Amino acid sequence: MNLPAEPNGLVLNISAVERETGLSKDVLRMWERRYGFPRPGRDDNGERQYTPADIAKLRAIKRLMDVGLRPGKLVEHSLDELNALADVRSAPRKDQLAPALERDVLALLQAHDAPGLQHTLANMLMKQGLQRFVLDTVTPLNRAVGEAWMRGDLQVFEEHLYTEQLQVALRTAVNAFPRQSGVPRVLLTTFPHEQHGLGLLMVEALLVPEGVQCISLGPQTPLEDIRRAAVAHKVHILALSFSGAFPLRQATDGLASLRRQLPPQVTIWAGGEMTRRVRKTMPGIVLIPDLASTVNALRSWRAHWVPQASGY
Amino acid sequence: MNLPAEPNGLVLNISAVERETGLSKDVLRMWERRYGFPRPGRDDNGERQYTPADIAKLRAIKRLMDVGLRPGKLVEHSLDELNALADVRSAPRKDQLAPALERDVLALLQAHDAPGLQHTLANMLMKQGLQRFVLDTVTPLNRAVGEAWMRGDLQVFEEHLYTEQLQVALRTAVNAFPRQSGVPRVLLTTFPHEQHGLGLLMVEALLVPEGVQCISLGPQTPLEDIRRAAVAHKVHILALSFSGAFPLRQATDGLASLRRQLPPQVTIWAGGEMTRRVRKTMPGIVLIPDLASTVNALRSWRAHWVPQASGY
DNA sequence: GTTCATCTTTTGTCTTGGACGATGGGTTGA
DNA sequence: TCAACCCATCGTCCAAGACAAAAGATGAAC
Repeated sequence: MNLPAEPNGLVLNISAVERETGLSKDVLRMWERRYGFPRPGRDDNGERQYTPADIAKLRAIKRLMDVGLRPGKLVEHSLDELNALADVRSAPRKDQLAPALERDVLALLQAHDAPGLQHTLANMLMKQGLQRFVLDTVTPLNRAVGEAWMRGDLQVFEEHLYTEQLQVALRTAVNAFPRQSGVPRVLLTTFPHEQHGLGLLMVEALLVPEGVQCISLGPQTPLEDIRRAAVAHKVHILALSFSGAFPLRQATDGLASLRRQLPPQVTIWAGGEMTRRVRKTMPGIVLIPDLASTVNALRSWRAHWVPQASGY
Repeated sequence: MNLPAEPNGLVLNISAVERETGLSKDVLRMWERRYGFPRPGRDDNGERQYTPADIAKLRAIKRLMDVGLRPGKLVEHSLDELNALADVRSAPRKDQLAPALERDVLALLQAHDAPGLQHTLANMLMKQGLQRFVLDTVTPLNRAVGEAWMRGDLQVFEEHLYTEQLQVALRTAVNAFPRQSGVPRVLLTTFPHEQHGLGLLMVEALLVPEGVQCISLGPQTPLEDIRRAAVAHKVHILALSFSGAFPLRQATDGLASLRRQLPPQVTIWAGGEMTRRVRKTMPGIVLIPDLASTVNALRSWRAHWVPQASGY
């Protein structure tokens, strides 16, 4: 087994790179044409062979693109420079809220201590109560974990473990509340292509203690089905969550379309990081730029609501 | 409703069809070239516009391919013939187990009765216990829901509601078990691009009552991170789930790569619909073609395991 | 008759290079 | 200050050809 064995060690074809980086084959070929990067070797059949170094740099670029940077400016930098860039971007906005807890959780993740993590989360939850836990603990924790991942201090699987354990904790707490048949009925979901469902669970965790009846469809419901579901379930509020990376135009178009097609007595909430990038006010859409506003929006809705016939 | 109705009503571009059917753009174009199906209309820019009828037939074909049939033979049949074919194939393995329950659940979904659905699921779970619930109730229910969706009897959002409520029920039950620090430690996840995480939860629900310590990373962990996580958590077993639609080649390549990179004392389980299409035996990979085999595989592992030093 | 190896057909993926249109940033004008 | 516009950037789609991998069919040996 001491042959030249795998001369290139590990090489990946274009499909594997698409899988590993999330960049489509078309994009990979186009970048090669336009920017000269990546410029993979070729096998006997002329097919591209990417190296692990290519993957690393592509991942770094993808990370930075997800926070708004453009690929054309990024490809010319080295991997080290890209990582430095990521550091710079995450440094400025720091808040002193429970930095000790954040350090603890990051340490637990890096030590791969799943039981310890679960214990810590459950502990904080019981101590603070569900709503405070979400607002004061989970929100800054999410940011800390996200930044640690950007810096490369956390690996993908460590971040996955965090998300999973957090969902377990939140789900357990939400289910502990007695089933409500109350008002309002809220339908929770995201647009197609929006992967992140954690926000939905966090919103549910804020609403359920207020006596709201939440109906969650999970992430990625087609637009037309969101409309149908809102009508079928006769909901009072339709709550949609958008992560920071979601294309602004796609969101506003979709929201406007839903607003047109749904009866006016259905309130539409749009929340999540993306909503901070929205400039124009959208008639008939309530923007919820941060989680704390959710409860306010609920109070406001209740203040103005008058029971109506026809199930609404 | 007897108008030519919506001239463009709903048309999808090739990306949307890829998303909806799981067939790559390349495959869709190649089928059009080779078989003349689908033959979508074109917009002003010459881009393909697929109709909902195209989608329905493509889905029917995809489903039959997932059980081993070849596309060349399928494209020439009508949608009705394809559905008939599917019925024939699914008829043999019919279990008379609770067809009444299946009808009930479908009826609840179509009536959009979320509380009723949740109540029914929780009821069955308490009556049967977690493991029997997963094996005897959830498995056939999933099939029934999937088939109803294929037939168009269920809308997307109704299927989403089912998945969500089922996850709530399973998650609640799994969490009710005391935290185990036991042996074996099992790492659960899926490959990138594998959307379906429900299988992971079902496996977890089967293993936790056996005293297994499950560490779930949720779906879509990059290959390299799966390897790192298995090592970091010093797991005895790595369990991977693949839906029927998952590309066979990608799965076998990935599994072989993991097998090469992980120490031999780490057992690798590959489960899910896809594994039924696997022909060649893969050395060092335990195939788990159905959920019931999971418990057997665990028993077998325990029978052969001898405690070792170095944490394994 | 069964099993294994080889050949053929089928099917999926990769290739190139061109084109269009959506998105974002910047500038101009009200 | 805000909206409308323009331009550069960037992603997706198209066509047709080539080849490789998988599945099925054939034939030979046991």
